[in-house]
Amino acid sequence: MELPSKYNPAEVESKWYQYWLQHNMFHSTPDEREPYTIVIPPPNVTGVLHMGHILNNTIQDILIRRARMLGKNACWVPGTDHASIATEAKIVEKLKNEGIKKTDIGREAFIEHAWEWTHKHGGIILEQLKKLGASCDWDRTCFTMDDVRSESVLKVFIDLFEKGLIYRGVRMINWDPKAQTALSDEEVIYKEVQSKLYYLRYKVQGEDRYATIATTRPETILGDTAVCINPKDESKAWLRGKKVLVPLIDRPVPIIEDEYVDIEFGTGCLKVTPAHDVNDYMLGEKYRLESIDIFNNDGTLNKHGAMYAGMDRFEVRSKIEKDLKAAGLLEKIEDYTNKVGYSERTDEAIEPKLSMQWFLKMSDLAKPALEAVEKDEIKLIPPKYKNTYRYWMENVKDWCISRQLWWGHRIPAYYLPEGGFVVASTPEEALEKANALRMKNVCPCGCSGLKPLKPEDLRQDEDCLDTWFSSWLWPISVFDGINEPDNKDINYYYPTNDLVTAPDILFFWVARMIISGFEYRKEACFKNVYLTGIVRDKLGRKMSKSLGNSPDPIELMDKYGADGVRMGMMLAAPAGNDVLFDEALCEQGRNFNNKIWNAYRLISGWKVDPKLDQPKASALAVEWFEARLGKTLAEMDDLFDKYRLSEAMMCVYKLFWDEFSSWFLEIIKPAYQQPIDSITHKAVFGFFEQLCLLLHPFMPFITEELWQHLEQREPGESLMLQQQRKPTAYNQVILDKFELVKAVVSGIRTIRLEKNLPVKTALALEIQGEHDASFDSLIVKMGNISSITQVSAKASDAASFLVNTTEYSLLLGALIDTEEERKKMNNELQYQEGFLQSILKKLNNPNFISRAPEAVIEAERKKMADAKNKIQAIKDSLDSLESNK
RNA sequence: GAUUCGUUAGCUCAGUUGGUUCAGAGCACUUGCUUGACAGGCAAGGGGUCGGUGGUUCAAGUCCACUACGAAUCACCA
Repeated sequence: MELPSKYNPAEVESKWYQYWLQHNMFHSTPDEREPYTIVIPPPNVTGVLHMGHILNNTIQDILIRRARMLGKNACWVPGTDHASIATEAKIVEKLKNEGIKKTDIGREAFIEHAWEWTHKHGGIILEQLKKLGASCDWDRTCFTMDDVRSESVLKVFIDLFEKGLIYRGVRMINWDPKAQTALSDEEVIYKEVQSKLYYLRYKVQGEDRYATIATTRPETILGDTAVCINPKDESKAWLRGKKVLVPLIDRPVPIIEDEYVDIEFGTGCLKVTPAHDVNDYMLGEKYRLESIDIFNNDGTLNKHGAMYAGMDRFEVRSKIEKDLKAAGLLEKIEDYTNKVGYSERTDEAIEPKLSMQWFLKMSDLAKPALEAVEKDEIKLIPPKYKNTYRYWMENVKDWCISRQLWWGHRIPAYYLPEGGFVVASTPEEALEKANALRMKNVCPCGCSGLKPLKPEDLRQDEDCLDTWFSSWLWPISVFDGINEPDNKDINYYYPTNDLVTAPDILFFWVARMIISGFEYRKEACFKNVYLTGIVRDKLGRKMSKSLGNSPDPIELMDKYGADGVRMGMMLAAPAGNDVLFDEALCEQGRNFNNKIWNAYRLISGWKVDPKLDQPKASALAVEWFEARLGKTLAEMDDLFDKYRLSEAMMCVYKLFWDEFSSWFLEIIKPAYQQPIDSITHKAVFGFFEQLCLLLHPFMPFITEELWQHLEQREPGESLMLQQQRKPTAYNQVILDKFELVKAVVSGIRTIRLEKNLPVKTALALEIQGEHDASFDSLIVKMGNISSITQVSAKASDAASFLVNTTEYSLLLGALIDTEEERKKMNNELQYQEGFLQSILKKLNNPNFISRAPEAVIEAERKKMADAKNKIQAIKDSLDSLESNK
């Protein structure tokens, strides 16, 4: 059957993915083999595939497929995460378009909408991963809000609460007025913005003097409860003990003194708004100042905003500027650059706000997690992230885990009518605990008249938990290790081996997973964390919707094949560096597929003649390629150990293209329409199979297709289940000798090109100097050489080149251009003499002779001798040119 | 502002404990190639003072100091 000259991936890829699925080949169950486990970084359940996912999942698939081929029981657990804020925002938006307000329909109906949305859009991204070839164990697909995971989250919450690690309290938190929820510190991104510094005049109470303060947020003056100066600032001494009036509303506030105030900055006079600034909050605590919250949850001003009540905070800023100016209380405005926090999810400016939230105490939990990374029990790749990790862990702050959202795990805290609360996994249990709690402090005889509570008397906390509070359990919860801590799966698959993720969630997710791993399994949750770069375009810009510089991965796969895209991605992806993605790389991937395809077309067309003897050249080539394969095997093993996947791929890329196709196949290729001997034929098919094995983790589809072509396979057989050869010793001597052959053939080709000699014209080769004739059959075939003769003097009509110290000459007869030859040789002579001089300089240096190690000196002496030999050889050649003039 | 990392060919990157002809790879580029695997190809080439300055050393892309530029993380003064 004739194969097309161009490889068409579309049909092949879906065929084999179906085949793998049908035979359940991705599925893993515990057995006696060594496990190899990866848990997927769960993408947003309603998300779609982007280039970052391609990078991340290609790497995971390479690792998992390789592990499988190394005989391990490989298990890659897929799943998605509920992405509380992002998903809730989408649903709110959708409902808004239908004219429905979240608050009108209530919690239950809203959650129903959310589930509906999740079922409709959820899992699209997992289907897209299948197109990429991801060999996940789909039977194990998890969702952070499915029953097992939800139960795990609640269990952990209750456990940590009972250990006293979770507490509830009023703190200054990051408020997102758009999503209307609290955020953790990690979810705030500080951006530099051009803003203004307003100089405002506060009248001193009872005097006709003013204190001038500088602020970037004039709208917050309505929440001022003090003005602070530095006690060392003599120029402000006159303000001590006085009161000033907040502009426009003339509310008197005290002057306080604290060294926190920078005398040099602004006016050296700071307005204090404890409810809306983290630093002011600390001052407020210290001096027991009143705290006036002037904002509603949506960022508009409340009744404390006086005449601005109901207006948005940014509107108020421009309005109040005008009003202050009109009142003569605005001294000046300066341009000013400062950093403002924005919500990672909604990009809304964060409002620091005092609020009652749930927190997890981190400092003790962080200790084993820090130690594990410090001691390389968990390795970060590349290791530069260790520093970053250490710094965060050593300065870790308590984690605000409550979110004012509905889509997520509802906090299992239940409030009693008379105050206080209990934490319990079900309302029934909560009722029991609540009753026990209120009875504890009263006389057991019932004389207090307290009646037991009814279920409706308890009110469950309205808030839900941060999404990361469920994903931090992921490596445990996907194996149900929280609910069933001693089950077969968790005991077998945990700890997992490698985690592949982006460095921007090192703290959000990776660090917290490590923490929960130690808390709940007393063991690291993975051994290695491979941190990928961020995918950027070829100009180094982040891929974004607004720039429109992100290609659609699905279209890319349609265009270049999944194998081509996988390879394109890996070509650009050394570990730890940002990935500058260029579609041209996918083209390179596709071209490589085509190369593989055509190599197969070539060998598959050969007819075998069992009576034919194996040519000498073929026998040598087989012996050489066997060694060459062994070398690559060892190299790839080493590169995989170091997680240098791009280099490992390049290694096998060059093996296939340069060594196998350009050298091996060209040597053994029979003349047109001639048959091949059976020994060589068998060897080339064996090699091709080995190459498929090595290439498979990178390009699973084309390799499976060709492997199935190599011979008749049984149903259910697959390349992906074959075992990779273990690296063994290989013949280095033949590799070195073959490199010399290549150099000779290359030299012949260069002369042919220079002299315009067609490849078809056979040439006679003469050799002066050391030469191993056992490889001559290769030189004859690859250089189209008619005869090889060892001579003592170079012929006058020959063009020559040097390989090491041996001179190879092609007899050209009348075609020789003596003048040109002489010029070439003189250039070479000059170079060699210069080189010799540099070596002599070293050897004549007494310091070098006395201080350098013997081996180094010996090497220099060898170089000197070689250079001298070469110089002599060139001089001899020049002489022979002269004598034949 | 602090800390960390980086700067090597036109581009993206390797380069281990300082020492072999060590200055490398892929892509891009140049030249030649029409029958027989593949032009999505074959063959052969050109291309870098290793960011800069100084130091240590017999010897520096590699170690040290300073400096310029870039990136990341953290912290921020209103």
